[in-house]
Amino acid sequence: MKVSTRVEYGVLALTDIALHSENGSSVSAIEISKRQGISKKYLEQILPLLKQAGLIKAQKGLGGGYMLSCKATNIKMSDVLDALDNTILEDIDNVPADGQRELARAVNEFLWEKLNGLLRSFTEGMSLFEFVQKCADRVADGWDMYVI
Amino acid sequence: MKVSTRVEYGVLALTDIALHSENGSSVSAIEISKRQGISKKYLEQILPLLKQAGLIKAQKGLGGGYMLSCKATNIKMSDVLDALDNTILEDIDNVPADGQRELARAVNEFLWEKLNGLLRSFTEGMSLFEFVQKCADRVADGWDMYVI
DNA sequence: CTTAAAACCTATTGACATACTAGGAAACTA
DNA sequence: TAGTTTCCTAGTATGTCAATAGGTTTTAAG
Repeated sequence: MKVSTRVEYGVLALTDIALHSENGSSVSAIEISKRQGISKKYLEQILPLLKQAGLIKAQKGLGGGYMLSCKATNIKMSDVLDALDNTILEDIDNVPADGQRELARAVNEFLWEKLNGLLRSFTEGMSLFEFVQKCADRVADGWDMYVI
Repeated sequence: MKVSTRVEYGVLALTDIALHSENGSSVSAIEISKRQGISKKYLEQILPLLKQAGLIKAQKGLGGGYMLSCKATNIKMSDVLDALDNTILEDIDNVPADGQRELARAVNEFLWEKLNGLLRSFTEGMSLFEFVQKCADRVADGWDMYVI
């Protein structure tokens, strides 16, 4: 499955924020940049997407940074992907029901919509909390997520 | 889910071939073009991908065209997608296990590989025959597929 | 009040893929 | 031999990606 670095880095950054914001502290772009090996300038372009979607909030100035704007249990992974790329979980253009192109509509219904549905239901069924928890197990770092 | 027209048209064309090749007859690019409303010239670029993957065979000259090169029950939908775009069912670049970037590897494992796995297992589990059958029900056209 | 740090905003750029169009060559059949 | 079909290659316009760059604004700390 093709995923752009924008989406890839966005998920990674959000996960990093969730993992590293202890008791309400914020995580700066440069911290994420260093930890995850992503260009800070590029990150500064990606993080606003998550902010605009209401998933994180930002604090300017010294000591500022980003933090989750709500509990990780209330964020669905589908929300995250939608925030970063509104086509990734979206059905392809629906073929108009004009009597013509019946086969195209059938293919759409029995293949593309099904595949899309798989992606959407999987990501809707998983919260950021659940996801970060799994990642944290693997990373085995200390973590004190802004939680539950 | 973002799908290129190349993939979209390719699936549509193969389905059209399966539906319209009666008892071993072939289907020409221009027939598909007219029935499905796809540029013939563009189709001529797409169909060779299916041929190269061994899914269809071609016959040049008058009365020629394309036909399935094996039974539709023996073609998996995953084969079709792979033939048209080798990234669509492929995992994203694996993050090297260098001790660094543990989080990136975890995200890969718990999100991208899972999503990819969903797409792959669904399409591997569905034969072209099954798929065309569903479409044919909807289209309700006469059909005599090269079958079973 | 000054300073440094942080987010924010906008522009630009090179690379790449897509989605075709076009023109003809080769093969085959009647 | 003629006409039909696939096949091959090239070109092109468009858009998106993946950054890089330079600066502005906000804010907290000293």
